[in-house]
Order: sequence, then structure tokens, then C-alpha cells
Amino acid sequence: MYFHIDVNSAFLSWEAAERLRNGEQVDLRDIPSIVGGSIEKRRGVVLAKSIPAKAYGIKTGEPVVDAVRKCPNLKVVPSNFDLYMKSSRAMFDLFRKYTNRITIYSIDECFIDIRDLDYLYPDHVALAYEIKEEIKKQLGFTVSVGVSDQMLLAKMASDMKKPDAVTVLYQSDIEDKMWGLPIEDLFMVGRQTSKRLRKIGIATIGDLARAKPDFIENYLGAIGKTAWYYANGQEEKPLVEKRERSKSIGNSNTLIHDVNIRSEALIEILSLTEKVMARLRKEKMLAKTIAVEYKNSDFETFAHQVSLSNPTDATMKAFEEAEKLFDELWRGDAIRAIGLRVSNLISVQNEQVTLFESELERKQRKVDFVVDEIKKDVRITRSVLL
DNA sequence: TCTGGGGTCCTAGGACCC
DNA sequence: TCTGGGGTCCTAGGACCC
Repeated sequence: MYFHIDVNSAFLSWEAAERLRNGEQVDLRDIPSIVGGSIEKRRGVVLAKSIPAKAYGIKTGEPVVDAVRKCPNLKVVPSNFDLYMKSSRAMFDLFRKYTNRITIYSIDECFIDIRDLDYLYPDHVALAYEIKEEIKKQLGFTVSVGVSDQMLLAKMASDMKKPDAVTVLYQSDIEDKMWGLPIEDLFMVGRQTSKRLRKIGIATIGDLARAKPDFIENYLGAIGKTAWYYANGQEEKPLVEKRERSKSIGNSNTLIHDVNIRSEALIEILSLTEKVMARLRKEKMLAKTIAVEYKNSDFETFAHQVSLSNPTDATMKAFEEAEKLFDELWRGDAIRAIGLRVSNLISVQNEQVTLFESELERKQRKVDFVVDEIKKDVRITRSVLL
């Protein structure tokens, strides 16, 4: 038996709760409001919206300027990722008082396997309400809980009633509760897939469930098969697997101005490389593949990647490769955003890094080590001061 | 319409090997 | 060599999630 727990308008709720704690009178959740990226820094999209804002037709992911056009007295607050991390951790810690069988799916969502709690809490729905109420009381925000014997159905269920709700959805309910929903509501059916499905007359989850699976797979490929199973309330494989380590680590950045000077782009790439490689070293991993990506002013993206013969965690080694990749990649157009990602990661322990290492590489590793330590100290000092 | 950032997985085509 | 086909690895691009 699973719960899927989803924070309602997470970033906005967390901001609202924090402001109330700090003595502010107005609850952001009661007025048209959004958490939005900074327009000046060209990150101006809606990250979260209040229910009153939703009533104006404001959607997550749309440009903030459009949202303001829809609702001129919209309250726009900036994002605050430290607060989100803190709020997220507090919520997951609260769940851990019940069980450790928690699969974190994102910053504001998780699955809880409650099979160990049967003895203490034979009534699953009552437990769902208890947890929901405890979050509200202790942390000041609401969640939607989905209850089912399967992860997929628990996830679909938590989406059905919002905010502050518990929804039960078993296999035997899907015809009644799920099949009438538009195809877009099915997990893993996004814009492209729904467009293609509608083109062949599949408009609801029920339409997909009743279609021939082989035909759908032929038409859409692997995603078609997966979606067909989901429409029928089945998972071909577990919805999410607990994984110890990430498979890739990357950072990207929208530049304050479009750039078409190589040296300016390289400064940005170096800064991204430093960030990404520091994260990689912190995870005690080495990367075999390095990829550079950019987005031009027309929002086209281009990427190049390379596989190294010797995996590395060294900033300068990665930067050398990134520089080469960028030179192959860049068409001389105006660059809006740049990203760097490493993948094909292996544990440091699994590799005798020193085996093929040159004197220069050895020195560079030392530099990385020292820089990481200094940054650690800076953080410690700052937290002591706070 | 003037569009973020962090991820995962799939697909198609080419290189290379046997 | 004018050649078949399977397996594997790699890359670029795209779809999806939050």
C-alpha cells in the first residue's frame, strides 16, 4: 500500500508559510500571487501560483509578463531555493517519524510505502488524514495525498483532489474515476504525445485504455506501451526506483545578455565547469562523458558530448574538453544560455585514477582539492556566524 | 507568448567488431 | 571485395517529469 504525497503549489505555499511565521498579515495563498523568476535576469517564468492566480488562467511555466497581463494586480515574489530545501527536508523528516520506506520523487513529492504500518494503523485512509493534518499543523502548508496499492495510481490520485485532500484510487476504481479524464492528465503523456494521440481520436484516458496496445506501441514507440499500461492502471516496471546515485550532474545558466564573443562564452563555461566538477567530487564520482549545450536567441539548442578514455573529476581537464566541444559546437549565433553536464559516472573507488595520470593532472587534482576545502571552510565560517 | 533549471529515458544513425 | 547480419558503443536530438 502506498501514499503519494504532493505539496500544493509547493514554492508558493512554502513562501506563504514563511511569511506568516515572520509576522506578515496577508497569506499569499489567499490572493492572486505567483513565485516567479527575475525578469531582469531573463528567468521570468512562473514557478508556482496561488489558486486565486490560477483562476485568471495563469499557468506554471508561462512568462511572468504574460501572467501580469492576465492579472494586473498579481503579487509576484522571487524564488528562494534555500527556503524550499529547508521546507522540503522538514516535511520528509516528519514522514520519517512513521517509516523509513520513503522514495523521494522531487523536492515536493514522495511515495511512502506503508506496508510496515498495518499493525499500528490498520485504517490507511485515517493514517493519510493524520499525516496530512500533522503537516498542516506543524509546518503550515497543505498537501494532497493519494492512496493506492500501486505507485502510479497513488500518484494519479493525489492529483485528482487539491488542495488539502486525501484521494483513494484502486484498480477497481479506474474505470469510474480515471477513464473519463482527458488524455493529458495521464502521467507521462505530455504535449507531443497527447497531440499525436488526439490526432487518432484518443482524447481520454479511457480511449487509450481500450485501444490495442500493439497498435499504440507501433504508433508511439516505447512511450506508447508505457502509457497504455498506465491508462489500464498497471506499471510494466516500478514507477520510480530508489537510486543511490545520480546518473548525471549538470548546471546551466541563462545569460543576462545574449553573447556572441567566444571568450565571454568560455568564462561562463569555466564557471559552470567549476560548479559541476565540485558537485561531482563531493559525490566521490568520476565522469566519463562531458557535454556542452547552448541555446541561441531563437531558442534552438545544440549539444556536443565526448567520452573520455580516462574518467575524470578534475576541473581543468573537464574545461579543456568543454572548450573543444564548444568550438566544434558553436555556430557563431547569439547565445542565450549555456549548460554543462557530466554523465556516465563511476565511483572513485572503482577506478585507479592515478594509473594514467600525468604530473600536470596530479597537480591539478591537488588544486581542486584545496579549492574544495577552502569553499567548505567558507561555508562553515558563514554558518557559524549565522 | 518572448519563454528556468535539474534531471531521466528513448531513438536513430554511424562506427566498429566478429 | 562489389558482401550479410548481429552486437555494442557512441552521439545528437527530443520527449517527459518536477
